[in-house]
Amino acid sequence: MDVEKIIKTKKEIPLESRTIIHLMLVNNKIMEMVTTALKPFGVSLQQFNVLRILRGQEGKPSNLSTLNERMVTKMSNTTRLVDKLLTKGFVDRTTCESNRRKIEITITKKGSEMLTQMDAIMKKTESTLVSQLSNKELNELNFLLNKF
Amino acid sequence: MDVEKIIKTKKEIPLESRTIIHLMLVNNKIMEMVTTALKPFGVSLQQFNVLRILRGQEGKPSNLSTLNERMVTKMSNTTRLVDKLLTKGFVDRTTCESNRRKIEITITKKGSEMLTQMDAIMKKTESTLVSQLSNKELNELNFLLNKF
DNA sequence: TTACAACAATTGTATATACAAATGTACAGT
DNA sequence: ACTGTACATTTGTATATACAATTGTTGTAA
Repeated sequence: MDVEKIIKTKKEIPLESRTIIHLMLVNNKIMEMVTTALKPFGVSLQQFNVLRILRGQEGKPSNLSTLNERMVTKMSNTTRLVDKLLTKGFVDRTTCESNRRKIEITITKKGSEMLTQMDAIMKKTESTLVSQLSNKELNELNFLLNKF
Repeated sequence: MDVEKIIKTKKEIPLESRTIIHLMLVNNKIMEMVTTALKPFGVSLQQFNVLRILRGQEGKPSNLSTLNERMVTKMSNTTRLVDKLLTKGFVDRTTCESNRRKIEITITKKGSEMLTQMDAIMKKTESTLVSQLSNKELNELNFLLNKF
């Protein structure tokens, strides 16, 4: 990924700017590949993330606020995101008995099964994306990203 | 930026997945800061990018396809993106004389002036984002990002 | 008990983006 | 001139996201 070539400039870009642009370009590539990988399942990356969080709960239901905390999205989107998963039959939604303000979300059997399939493809996609980097380099990269 | 803490998992995440997630989180942070920085000007990051490309042309007009090549966006969005800049008075749009299929876009004086102000703020934002990294580390990071 | 603040989720609205289809223009071959 | 094809941009539509305002629920202090 040659930044200067991609954005087609002859000018030398300052190192700091170059780094930010570079990160955005890499992220674009990631998004593109991940989105493509998930397309056959009809779920977005965010929806996929919700399903993974729910699975991590091991049966214990999550309310929307909890889901939201672990996601990038804004609260209002989380509601609609869960709507989508609901119509697909991947999650259940019930109001909490002890606190009727809360909504409890759980992953369904169908959701889990689909998630297993998605996992395999996502794993493959991730591997493809980082295939040019050694383990040592991946660790270095994570080390550097920690500084953000 | 501690990935495990942010996504609140105790489980060890495989290195490859962790790297992808890490990159997405860093990108989120970048987006958030950049969006905030541009908000006072009423332009989106994409609109800002278009303005920068146009300035790079030094008076020579760009058509939509050219703009599009240098951007991440899809063609259909580029049209609407330029619409927005047009209503703000930051760009001019005329049909090309020699090839009436083409649309020529140029940055206006007002657009240039605003862009100068945006540049300063963006520069500051970028510096803040990478403030924890030395020049050597920035170079290392760019080197690793090249492998995507 | 009433009033009020805090909480949890939802809805409305504007904007952004992806993808496909449609419009208008140029040009090459017949 | 006529036809078809490629080109350049635009429009339609569905979905995604941000932000603000709203609804409904709970706990608490007067």
